[in-house]
Amino acid sequence: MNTVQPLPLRVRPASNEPGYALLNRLALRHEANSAADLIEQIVGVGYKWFTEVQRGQGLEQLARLAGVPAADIFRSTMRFDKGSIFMGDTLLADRFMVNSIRYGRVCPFCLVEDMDYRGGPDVCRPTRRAIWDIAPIVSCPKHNAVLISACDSCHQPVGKAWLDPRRCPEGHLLQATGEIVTSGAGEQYLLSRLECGAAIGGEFLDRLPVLTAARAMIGLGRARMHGRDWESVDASPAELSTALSLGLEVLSDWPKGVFNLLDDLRRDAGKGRPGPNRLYGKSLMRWLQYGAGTMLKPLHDIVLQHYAQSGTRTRHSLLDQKNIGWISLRTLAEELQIDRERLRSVADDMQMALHLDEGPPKLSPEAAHYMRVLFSDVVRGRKAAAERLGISFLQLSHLFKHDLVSPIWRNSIYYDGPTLDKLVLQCLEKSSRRPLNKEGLTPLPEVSYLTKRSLPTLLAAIKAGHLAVAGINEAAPGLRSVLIRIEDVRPVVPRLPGLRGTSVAESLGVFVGPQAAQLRLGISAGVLLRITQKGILRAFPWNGTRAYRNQDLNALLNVCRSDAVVIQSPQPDALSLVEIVKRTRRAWEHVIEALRTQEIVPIGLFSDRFGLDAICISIDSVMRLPALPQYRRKSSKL
DNA sequence: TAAACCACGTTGGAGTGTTT
DNA sequence: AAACACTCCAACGTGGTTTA
Repeated sequence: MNTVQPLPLRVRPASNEPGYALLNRLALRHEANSAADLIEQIVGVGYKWFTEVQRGQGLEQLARLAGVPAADIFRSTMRFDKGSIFMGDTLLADRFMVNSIRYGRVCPFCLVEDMDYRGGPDVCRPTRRAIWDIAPIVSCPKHNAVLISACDSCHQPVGKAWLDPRRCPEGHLLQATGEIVTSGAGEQYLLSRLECGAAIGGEFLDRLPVLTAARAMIGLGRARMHGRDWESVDASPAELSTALSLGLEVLSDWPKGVFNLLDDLRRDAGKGRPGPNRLYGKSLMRWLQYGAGTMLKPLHDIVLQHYAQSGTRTRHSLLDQKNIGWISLRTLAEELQIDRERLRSVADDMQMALHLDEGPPKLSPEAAHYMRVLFSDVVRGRKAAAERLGISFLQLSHLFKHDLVSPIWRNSIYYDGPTLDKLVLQCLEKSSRRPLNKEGLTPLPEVSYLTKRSLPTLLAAIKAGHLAVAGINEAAPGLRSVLIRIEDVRPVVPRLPGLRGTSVAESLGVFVGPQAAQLRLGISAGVLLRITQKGILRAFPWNGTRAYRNQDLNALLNVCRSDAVVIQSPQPDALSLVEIVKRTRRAWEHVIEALRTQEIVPIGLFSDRFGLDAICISIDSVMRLPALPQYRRKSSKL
């Protein structure tokens, strides 16, 4: 990767072109199917690099490939660096903002002009502009046209990987919408921030990263446009552009502009308890608490100040930072339509923190979210689906692989709660359906981890009636309510190879795999195999691999150790049992047998070794044993 | 949300060395 | 040359976390 050579064909560099776009044009010039192909075939490095360039990494190598100064590419490429977003040296955002990177957009007029005015081969003429990727900028400043974000015919979002920015992969030419939007003062402000860092937006905006400033402008601008309920109004490109400008107007006069806006909002407040939601509208309050507003502490403070001036006193999470979002059991029980006692017992079982200090018992926002997930009809997202089932995120993905769980629609993020529960009910059907004493029983997801059986395997065994459900814990969510007796699992469900967590299995006194046995005995895999084949240690067939019983391992160790004492220093003419067998080429079965009959006796135990490797034996005593026939000649030297 | 990352144990094949 | 003993290592499957 450090030795990339310039590509044979060049493309004419364009100013303000992002790195990935340059790579696309290089791919076009070399008649590759995609930029990734170009990288793969001509440069010979993996596909991964293409996505890195999209994120603004590996730009030096790209510059060397293209024969263009690295600084030019650097200046016009969006770069993701440790959670922050940069363009050149300009900080765009100090946190990751998914909306600012998702798609590429294009101005069709600019692309047409490129065909007429730029040089080089036709295919390479249209170039993307860096500012098209800045989400809050919705129009082309040159043509006053809305940037196109999707193909008009097939509705595919414009992709950054499209080689030709003028056409979608189906071949449709991207059409201008005809909607004319004059770049307003807001967009101009953002552009000037991007291009020369000029500060004309007032002390508040100019200090913010560009994208964060844009969010603040859009939020307050929309409040200025639509009043108290701006969240419910659709945000069209034209509206966003206007909102940016209005937001600039409000925020450039810091903090008076914000005060004026809040005054205006308050004027429309109806009658009722004058909390912040009523005074300023729910939209603004929600935005401040959960959305972009969380990054805007000064704005937050201004609203607090304004609210304090109004002279009203209500409890609102905006004002009362302590216990934000804590919700009482009673409220939650009413909301979820379930019994309060049941809620309490589930909370106890899950060891959720209950807030009991003042007032009625309350749950933290996280716990409340968990409860909502647990008892709602529609579950949003995989993580929530996993919570509902009481299993880990990864265990859920295994259920996906086995088609045991699926969203409501293909590729949807919504899951039907009752359908998820059906999976649990199918398991519980197999039990006596009576809550039992929980002693000695383990929730199903933990059984999966402890016994190293995958969850789908266990579910299949339960459904087929091979594995008995020993009890039900009604207070636990999802599959955690299914209780299993661990000893029942071993004889019924074969162990999966390659699962970690051996030490846990060991502590349970069940079988261990070869690796754990090696560790215990302090020997290599090969030696273990050998003493198994010679019948010194009994191995049990287990899903195609060997497994060993802990008691057998201990018995073997006890035989060999006899009553040897621990020694600290190395002994002359004495080595560990493993080394001796290796160097004297004696058969393991002979040595072990000799130890068993006390024909040879250990000198002691090395304190810093394990198992058979710790047993210290004098070489001479072993040399008296017969050597393996095939090694007779060699071993005579020792 | 998906993919990348890390951690870990198991497996099986490549490679090395020895004897028959 | 074939058989055997042994070591080393990459690939794989799993669980969990982080990142884009």
